[in-house]
Amino acid sequence: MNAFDGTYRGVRTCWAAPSSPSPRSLLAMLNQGDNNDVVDQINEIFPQTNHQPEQRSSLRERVAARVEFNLPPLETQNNRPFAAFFRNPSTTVPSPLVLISPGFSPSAMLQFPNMFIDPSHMILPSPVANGGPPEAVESSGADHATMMISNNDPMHVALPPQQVAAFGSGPTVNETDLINMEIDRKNEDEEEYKEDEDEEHNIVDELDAEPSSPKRRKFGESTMIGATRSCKSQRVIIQMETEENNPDDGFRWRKYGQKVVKGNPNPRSYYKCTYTACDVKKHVERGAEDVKFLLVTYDGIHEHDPPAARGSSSSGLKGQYSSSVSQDHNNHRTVPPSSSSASEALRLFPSSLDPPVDMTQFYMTGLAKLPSLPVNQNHGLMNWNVEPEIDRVIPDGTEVFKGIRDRLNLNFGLNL
DNA sequence: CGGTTTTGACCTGCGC
DNA sequence: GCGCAGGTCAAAACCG
Repeated sequence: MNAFDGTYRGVRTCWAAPSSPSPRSLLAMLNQGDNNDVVDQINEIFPQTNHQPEQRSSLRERVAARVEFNLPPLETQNNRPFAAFFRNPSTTVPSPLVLISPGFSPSAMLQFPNMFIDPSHMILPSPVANGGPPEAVESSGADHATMMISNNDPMHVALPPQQVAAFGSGPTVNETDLINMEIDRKNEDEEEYKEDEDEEHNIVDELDAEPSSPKRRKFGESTMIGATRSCKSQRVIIQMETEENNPDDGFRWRKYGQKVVKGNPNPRSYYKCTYTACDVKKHVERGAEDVKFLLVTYDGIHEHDPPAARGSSSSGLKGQYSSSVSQDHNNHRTVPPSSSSASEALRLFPSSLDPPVDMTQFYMTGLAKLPSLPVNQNHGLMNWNVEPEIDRVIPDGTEVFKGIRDRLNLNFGLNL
């Protein structure tokens, strides 16, 4: 089982909806500002299976409104084991956590995590009426990767025991509730969070604080050499339920260390990307209490395409990667690397426009998954052997996602 | 044989 | 300054 590819599978399957309006027509509506119609259409294509009780507008809903995509409802049961990762009071998460809807492609976001990490483009930090901590969008589904993105910004976020309880072992959080996280705001007691844009601006402002600020010094300035601590400028944390110890994410990794860390009897494994000159690292550990859950933390951004499928003779990447694929000797891969998001994107959009540049440079690998946002049926196992013929499903995806990209740029300032 | 994994040692940052 | 903890190195073992 591969959580990443399972999500991706769902995307493709849903775009194959037989009676769906064409992506082009949806894009046309977007361009005409016919957002409600688009949302209606999308809701029609991707009916929500989990009826949600009405409650105050959540961040998910607000984001959905902005993107004009109906984000899938969020389930939280599977977040419970997350407490195992944080139950140690000394364990801190160095920035606001963002749990991304399963419709987003983890592999794509790992390749371009700055889509959501760049503080100036931060989608998520959003206010709580009582001036509490920012929101986090929580998301998970059975056999899904749940994703947190951290930019190691200076707002040091810790999960104190009571918050851990709320986060993990307490009553199931309502899907549209917030996961409260305590921000270390020692020196900013009087700061009030405003709603929506104001709030986002505040956060950006904080991030622009002078580098000497203690908040900023906390992370990212370490420059260890030798046994160095990596520059944690871009960090993506993914929780997934999987039996694999090193699930395929489209990239190739070499294990270079293993360590038992405090608070978790399960060892943490350290991996480096095997791509030449790529300095992206990740470490993987299982939950302290529930070993079913795997916590994968990525440091850095892949500034290259994922490797081509093994045995592929058309890859321009040949020679860039070492010849073998990182593999777990105890947990064999179940999904071929052809699931890599970039290669998939290139396959997905054989547009007649013939983009003159590698579409991955347009972050298409990430946006390629955006249409899956409304999807809530991509839970569980997806069978690689029932892959739909995507080339016929999305005849003109390039324009669609260009439109989406423009929309994201317009609404969020995402410069993709 | 080449690449990966294993594993103990080492290095550095941080808290006390 | 010391000890702890996290992260990395590097040689040996392992694997296909």
